[in-house]
Amino acid sequence: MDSQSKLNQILDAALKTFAYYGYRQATMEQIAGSLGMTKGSLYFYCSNKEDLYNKTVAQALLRWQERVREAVEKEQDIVQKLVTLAIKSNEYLSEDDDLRTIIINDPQIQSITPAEDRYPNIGTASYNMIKQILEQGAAEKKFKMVDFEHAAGFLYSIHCMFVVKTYLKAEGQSAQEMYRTGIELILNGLLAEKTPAVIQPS
Amino acid sequence: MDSQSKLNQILDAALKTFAYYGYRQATMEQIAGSLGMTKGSLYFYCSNKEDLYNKTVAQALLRWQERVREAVEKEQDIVQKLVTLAIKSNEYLSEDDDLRTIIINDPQIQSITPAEDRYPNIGTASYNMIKQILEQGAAEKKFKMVDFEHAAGFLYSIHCMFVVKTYLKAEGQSAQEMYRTGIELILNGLLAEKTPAVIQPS
Amino acid sequence: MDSQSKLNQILDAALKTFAYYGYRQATMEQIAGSLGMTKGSLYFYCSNKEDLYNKTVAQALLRWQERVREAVEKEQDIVQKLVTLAIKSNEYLSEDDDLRTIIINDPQIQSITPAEDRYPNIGTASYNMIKQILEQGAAEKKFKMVDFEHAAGFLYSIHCMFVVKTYLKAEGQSAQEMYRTGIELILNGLLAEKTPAVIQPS
Amino acid sequence: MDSQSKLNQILDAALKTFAYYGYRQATMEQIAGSLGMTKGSLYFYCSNKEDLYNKTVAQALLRWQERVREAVEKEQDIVQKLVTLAIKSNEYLSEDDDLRTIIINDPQIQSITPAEDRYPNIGTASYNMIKQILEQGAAEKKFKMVDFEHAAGFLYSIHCMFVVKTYLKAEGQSAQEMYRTGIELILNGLLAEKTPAVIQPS
DNA sequence: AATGAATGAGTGTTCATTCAT
DNA sequence: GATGAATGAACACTCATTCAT
Repeated sequence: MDSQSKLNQILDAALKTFAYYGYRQATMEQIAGSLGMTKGSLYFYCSNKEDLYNKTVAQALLRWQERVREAVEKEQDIVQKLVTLAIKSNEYLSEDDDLRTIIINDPQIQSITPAEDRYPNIGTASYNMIKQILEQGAAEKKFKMVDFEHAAGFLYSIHCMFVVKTYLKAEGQSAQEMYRTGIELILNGLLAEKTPAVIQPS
Repeated sequence: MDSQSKLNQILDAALKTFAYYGYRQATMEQIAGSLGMTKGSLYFYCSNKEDLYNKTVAQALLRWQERVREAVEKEQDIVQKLVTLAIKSNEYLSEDDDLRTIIINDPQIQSITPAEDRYPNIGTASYNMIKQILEQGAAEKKFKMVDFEHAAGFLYSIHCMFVVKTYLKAEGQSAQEMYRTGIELILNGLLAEKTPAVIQPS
Repeated sequence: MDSQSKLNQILDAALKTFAYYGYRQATMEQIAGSLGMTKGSLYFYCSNKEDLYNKTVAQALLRWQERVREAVEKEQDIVQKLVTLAIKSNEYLSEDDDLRTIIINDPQIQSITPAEDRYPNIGTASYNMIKQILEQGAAEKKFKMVDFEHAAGFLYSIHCMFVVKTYLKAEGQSAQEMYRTGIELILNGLLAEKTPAVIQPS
Repeated sequence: MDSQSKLNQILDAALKTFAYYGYRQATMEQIAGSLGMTKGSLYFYCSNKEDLYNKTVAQALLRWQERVREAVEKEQDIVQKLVTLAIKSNEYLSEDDDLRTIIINDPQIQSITPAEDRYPNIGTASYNMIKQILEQGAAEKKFKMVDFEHAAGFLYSIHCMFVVKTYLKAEGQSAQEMYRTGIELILNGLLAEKTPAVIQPS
């Protein structure tokens, strides 16, 4: 097995341990033990506990993004791509128990303003995914011409806000419904022609 | 100031620290420091960190119960007393950020079965509050005669389940609405005459 | 040096410190310091102070047993083996100052009934050594046929009692003499033929 | 009750606690608790734990001395006074379990040379008691004229040595017998006329 | 790459001591 | 005289981190 896939294995194990015990309560020995390693060996793959935590969270955030990207790519229609991006981004956390638990215990992971963002590349990638869809939609004349950067930033901020409302403020399903409604409104505002978008309940 | 009110002060400060840092990350020195004391002095009021935590949580749970009791006592009508008990019990946590945070991080505090209950007297007191209302309602011929103990146990279990759904499973407002609907059903089942109860949205 | 011999080194140092300062007064830092280690490192070899103490005492008790066994093995005659076992078991403590001091300060180490024995394997091993000698002696027709288990238990109990009398109750040499006399009586009772045993003063 | 007798009560309780737990393990709170006091109050009667320990031991040593003095005073004959002084001094410790335990755990209490003596007045008083008897015996022409100071110092040293042999080195009864024999020898050396002294076994 | 061993900073806990009341 | 409360130094124990092999 190459070093990279070994690292991935480690990050998977670390995610479970951090989710179950929290950052402080989790020990390097527990994580190493769950992998059949000794704690000294972990330091070959990370420089310290905080670094391991950050790598772990980053991997989980990337997986989140990847799942969204896959779902988006399955869609043909650019409008449906945007809808899927919005919905899947929000729903994903309800499936990933470990990541959700970690975010609940460390809410700053999910920061709205990129300035405070501890995982800036990940936020940026999401932002770029949105921007590309907007640009492509505009190129296809499906979307109005807007300031793509401002619009993408706006949509990303809304996404973050509703993750917080849904999972941290415990507003749950009603927040998700509010999110869908809001996305619908924005989508209608975006569409070049007045064929209103409809989001199918999942 | 007497020793009791000093203890209350300590528990207030400990609640904030435990909520903010979590049990493990919170140190006795932090808690003492936020009170202008030294950590050694804390041990005059508790026997160890876990004991301090339990006392802290117990006080917060009692405050929850007290707020419910006050709201119930303001109501004249026995039916409204039961409605208020149910609604206020569920809503309170959305106001008490510290206790909510603690319960999210330590869900077993809110245990449904009394057997695992770490704060048994508190659960019992809630159960008794419900039972008394049922008995008084029956005495006033407002409620049907039922097995008061079973009914009180049933209502208390439902309360616990919906606290979990609302705040821990992050189902939020929709869980609260489900709870209200359910309480309405149960209330209608309880009422001696078929004048259906209506819960006003808060 | 392997880990085992390092542990033995640690137990040797700990024995001296525990003997000199007593269990409570001895600190992990003193023990570590006398070995040129830091106290944290000690915890690699023991799980806590009490465990270190028990390991230390157990090693010292085993050394006692080993010395007795060596002395016994040097003897050819089975009768002299039993005599040597009895005498050497009792005398050894007067040579091992550290262990004697520890037993004086913690008399329960030397418990007569195996039930309360904190080092049960060690007591059992002594008991077995006695029993084997009795059995061999009987096989050689030197000793009478007796219930070997009862007889071994009886002799082990007497040994314990006289350790207490000699070193704990401070009856010293007179207790040792009483012990020798008693052993002589028992031995005469054991011998198949009536050639009375004589114990040479050491 | 006056302050003095309250102090005596405290020292009695402290003796038991120190004997049972040892100096370090005994806490001021235990001692206070066994008297129905709080630990703060103890500091009215002593300046710190070590001072309390010293006062406690001093009282016990004085009681030892007192018992010896009483026994001596009951004797009419000056020779018997000296014999009684010697024997009773040595035997007393076998009766006073608490003091014996404390001396075993803290052997320096019983120091032979007055220079290291932590309780100098007590050693001096014993020395003086011996000297007075020697002087009176000489005045009565029962004892030879000797250098009373040297002789008293010699006898006191021998007494100390045999306390150590009897109770600390665990030589027990045989040491006591050796002591009696030695005392007899010395006494014969002291007696003016050659009527050999005989010590009755107690 | 991996590990056994060592380290030291951090934290919970105890307890002698102090002091205002 | 007595006490409740506070203090701080001391100590057991944990664990992230380092490093020689």
